[in-house]
Amino acid sequence: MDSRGRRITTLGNHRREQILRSAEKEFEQLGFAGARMQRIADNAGVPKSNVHYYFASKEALYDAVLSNVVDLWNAALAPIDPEADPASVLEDYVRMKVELTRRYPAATRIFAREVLNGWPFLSERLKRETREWAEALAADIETWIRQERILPVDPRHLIFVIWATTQHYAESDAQVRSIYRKRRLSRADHDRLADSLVSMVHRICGLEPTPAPV
Amino acid sequence: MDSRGRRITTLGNHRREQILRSAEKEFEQLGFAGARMQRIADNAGVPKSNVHYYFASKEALYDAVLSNVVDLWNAALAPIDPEADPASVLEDYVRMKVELTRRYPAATRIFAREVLNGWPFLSERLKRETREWAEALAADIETWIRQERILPVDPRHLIFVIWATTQHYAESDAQVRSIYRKRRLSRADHDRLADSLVSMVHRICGLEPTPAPV
DNA sequence: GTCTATAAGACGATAGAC
DNA sequence: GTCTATCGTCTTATAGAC
Repeated sequence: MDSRGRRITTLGNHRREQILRSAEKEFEQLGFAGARMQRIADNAGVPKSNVHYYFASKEALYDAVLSNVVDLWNAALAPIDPEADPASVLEDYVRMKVELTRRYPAATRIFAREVLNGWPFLSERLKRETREWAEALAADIETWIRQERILPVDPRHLIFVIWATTQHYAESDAQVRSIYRKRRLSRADHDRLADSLVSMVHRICGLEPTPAPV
Repeated sequence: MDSRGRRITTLGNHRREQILRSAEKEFEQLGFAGARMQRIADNAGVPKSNVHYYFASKEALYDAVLSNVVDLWNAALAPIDPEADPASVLEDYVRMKVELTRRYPAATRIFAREVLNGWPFLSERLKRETREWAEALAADIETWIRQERILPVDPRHLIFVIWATTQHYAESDAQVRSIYRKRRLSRADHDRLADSLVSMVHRICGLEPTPAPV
């Protein structure tokens, strides 16, 4: 970062950003092994050797892409206030996660691929931070249960349900679109997912008044 | 299949099976693009050209592996009886799905990879069957809602929650183990997941009596 | 910084002896 | 059926002119 907080690596560096954007698409669609430096160069509109001028190797290029992805995730993992209302904390988390997968589908899929591969490239730091964040949320959920503010539930499994379902929308894009028979999922589709998921999580925790049958 | 229901392709064909097992591991861990014919041969204990004797090409070998995976999934997608009790139908589905990911983690991960890649190799037939099965279950859920046997819920989102959470256990093996701080997930871990998930699905549908606070 | 040309090696696939 | 040796191609990476 420079003195004004901008990333030095992208400071007015047009070519480098072009290449990074092209690389992100390539890695998202084909993974590290399937990605081709030639295609990344072609789609960025530069000769292949130009890519190597900015990034020493394919691994270095992938690291740069992954680093951007990690930054997004870190920014999103805001600390939780255990004094806050359980219903709002859970709702905020669900909506944040849905919004993240909607706005950054490529990053979500690259992250998913890392996880599926046993995250060989992912830093120990991010692994630790993710785990610590999940443990903090689990501890808060356990406190809420002890205080009888929500129904008893396995905190880790509840977190998995939220995490897995939101991830699923980005990861299994083709499958989801196949079941919906749609070419693209709209903003409204994501809003409905968020509403629906919030409602389901609240019911799991006994936080939603059971609606009277119509 | 022969007259006794065994796969002809594996009828006493030791070498071929050795190679298939080795290939399944390789494709599971590295995907199609990352897999190496040399490693598949080495881990099967045969020279590389022997692999090509049994399977014409890398694609043919991958097709053979994927075909085994597809057989597992098809066998599991049992038709649903809409007259049956919603609680039992949902519980059966959850337990079947958890058991499938527990018993066949490699198949689950290969399938997940296909889905993440937009299933380039997956047959139209399996795509259609999966979609039709999901639509049939969604229709049954809608019927139950109309009959006021369960609370109103988006049927597709409910199916996604079940599907995504169970998949997540197999797909994100490393992540799950990291959060649990375990090297391997035991049978008991999967049983707890199944119990917990059944309970959560039931609460979502209003099928579980809200337990009185202790 | 940008480009052309090419090196160096990995990879899937095959030929042909046994 | 099984194996050794090798082919042709694809891919990453680099050398060196401009």
